[in-house]
Amino acid sequence: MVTIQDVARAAGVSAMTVSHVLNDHPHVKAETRERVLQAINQLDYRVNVAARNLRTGRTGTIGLAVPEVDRPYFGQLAAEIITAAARHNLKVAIEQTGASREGELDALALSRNRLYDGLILSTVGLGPTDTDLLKVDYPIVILGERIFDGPVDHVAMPNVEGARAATAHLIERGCRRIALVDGGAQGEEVNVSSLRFTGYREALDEAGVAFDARLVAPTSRFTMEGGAAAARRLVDDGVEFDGVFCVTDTVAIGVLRGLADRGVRVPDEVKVIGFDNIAEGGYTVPSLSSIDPDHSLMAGTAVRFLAKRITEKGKKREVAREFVSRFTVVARESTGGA
Amino acid sequence: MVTIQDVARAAGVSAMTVSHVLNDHPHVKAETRERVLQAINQLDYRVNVAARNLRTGRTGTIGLAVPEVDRPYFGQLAAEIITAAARHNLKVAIEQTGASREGELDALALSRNRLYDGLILSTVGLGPTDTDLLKVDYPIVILGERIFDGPVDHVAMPNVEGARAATAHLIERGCRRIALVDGGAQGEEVNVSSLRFTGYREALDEAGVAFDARLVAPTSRFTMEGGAAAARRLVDDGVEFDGVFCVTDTVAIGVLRGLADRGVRVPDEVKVIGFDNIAEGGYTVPSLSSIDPDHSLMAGTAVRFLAKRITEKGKKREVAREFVSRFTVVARESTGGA
DNA sequence: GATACATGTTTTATCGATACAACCCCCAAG
DNA sequence: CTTGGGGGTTGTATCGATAAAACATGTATC
Repeated sequence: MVTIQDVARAAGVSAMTVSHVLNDHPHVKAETRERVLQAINQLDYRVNVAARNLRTGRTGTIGLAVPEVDRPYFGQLAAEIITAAARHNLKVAIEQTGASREGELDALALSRNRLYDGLILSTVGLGPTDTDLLKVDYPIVILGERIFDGPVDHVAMPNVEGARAATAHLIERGCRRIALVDGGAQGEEVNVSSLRFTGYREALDEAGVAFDARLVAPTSRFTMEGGAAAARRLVDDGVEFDGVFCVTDTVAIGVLRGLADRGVRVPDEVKVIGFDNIAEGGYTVPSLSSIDPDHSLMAGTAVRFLAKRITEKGKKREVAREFVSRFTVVARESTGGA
Repeated sequence: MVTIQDVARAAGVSAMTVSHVLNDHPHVKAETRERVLQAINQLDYRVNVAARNLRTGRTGTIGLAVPEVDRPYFGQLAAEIITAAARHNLKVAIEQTGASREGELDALALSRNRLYDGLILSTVGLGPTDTDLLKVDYPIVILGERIFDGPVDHVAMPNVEGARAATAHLIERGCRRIALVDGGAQGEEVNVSSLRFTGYREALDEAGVAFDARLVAPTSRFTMEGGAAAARRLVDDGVEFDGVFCVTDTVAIGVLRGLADRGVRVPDEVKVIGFDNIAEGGYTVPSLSSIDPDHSLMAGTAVRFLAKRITEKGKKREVAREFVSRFTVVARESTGGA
């Protein structure tokens, strides 16, 4: 294991000078820098990150806590975040919370271990009642729905507006009996499901279309299987419907499958729209209309917020920043095409 | 920042005793342990991971280098690896190599920075000529195809055998003009594409079906778009075919889409099979037949190999281990169902 | 009573880098 | 000639934990 001392000896300078070269400090003669760099190459020296971390108090790694990376939406989000973090010279370690409140609390506890310089938490289980838990003196950015007026930065999707636009899109295309396949919005909890439900209701009201509770098909989790089961159930129950707004694209892919299982033709008999605009949606048969919340913008913003908090660390506690992404409606075959 | 010293003072013991408690060492009186734990809770003490790392030379984190986490196959693999690593108390940091040789070399270089205790490299760009690069004194496990008789552990897919079984499955279902949509296998390079091409050829030969180069449709990268374009091209070129073996499921989803674009009915006119058995395959319309290489087993094995190397560090260089996963043929609608 | 040994606990040195402040040298300004 | 200041370089202390070994204390064995 070659250390900074070895390099110093080889180059005939002190360890500090080597450190200066490593960190691009000014006040190092060009000739000296050259000599040091040469020694570094010759010895194949690598900084010991642990030692640097100990001294500087930074780790250069941020945590990203998502329910599961194998859900396309989160996979795509993770990819964007890793890319964005690289621009700030940050590595990303991924935690899977399993979409549970406990998992998310674990991720929070973990970060307080100072393993990471900061945490991006894509929350689904935490609610407004948990805001206290976020009052830690530790850089955190919440990614996803808007949790109340929490004490932390957050980057949110335009959940209500997007859902409204999706529903309005179906209405525009002639649908009047629009089913909602959601994640089972319970009571007043504020989460992705309830927010998108709100948007759905608003669009119906605006268009003067009556809300029918029988058209709401909950799925326990945001999975393809849940979507497929919900769609089959809707058909089997004999409820008439000519459109479906799905809480996520993953669910929507399941819904397309469930409708196919029952021989329902999309978009002729029923039109379908999702939310998230995951890449797969462009290749389903029929291709899936969706709401595109601009992942790349969200990921970039979340990382920027976090990076800012990290460098500002120790300074006075600034007011929490909030960013709501923009969105576009992507019309594909499942609602009759563009 | 509360340190181990603070805890020691509060509990009236030495720092070492606190350390012993933290690391579950024996030889600590129950009563003392209790007192220490109480102090830890009271002060809300957290170990400083950087300090521990520096002293022990371990980081508790492994690197996982994959082309892109937003490709379903790699997302699902990453999820399995994170889960498996958790069983060994290891965290996982993800690097994206962009499916390029340079990216993979970067990932290798990075790990030598000692940022991670070891690296799982899901390689696509490195070839047999690069085995020298892997001769580092650093725990590495290659995940994916078999790179020659490299000097490192690897966990491989049953590429040739799986491809042969997939092709044989199509033949069994009556196909005689079987197209291959692959990643553009060039020359003698050993990679996923060339290995699966070999399996395809073997199956044809075994069944006495003539190979026709016009049925091979290369795609530049393993994407849905590539698959869709290849399928459209095959149809447009007027080459007759009644089956398609796709190098990966992601490509296969694109192929299904491309065939739909040209009004070709699956499985009636053309049967399609992929490789990897990603979750989405169960929900496409028609659902996708595939080769299931048992991701979970592969991920578990890769992590176990790596963990072993990590704990064995410093001991004599053992011979490289190799594991080839088993596989099953999953027959779904795209080849006529189960 | 001496020896060996297991259980508990502490002392000391150290992992490898960097913050901080001191230092030297040289030149410009007064 | 003295003072001041910036470029260039270095010595020292330190980040917080743990390895290793020493040090107690008890207690079983002959």
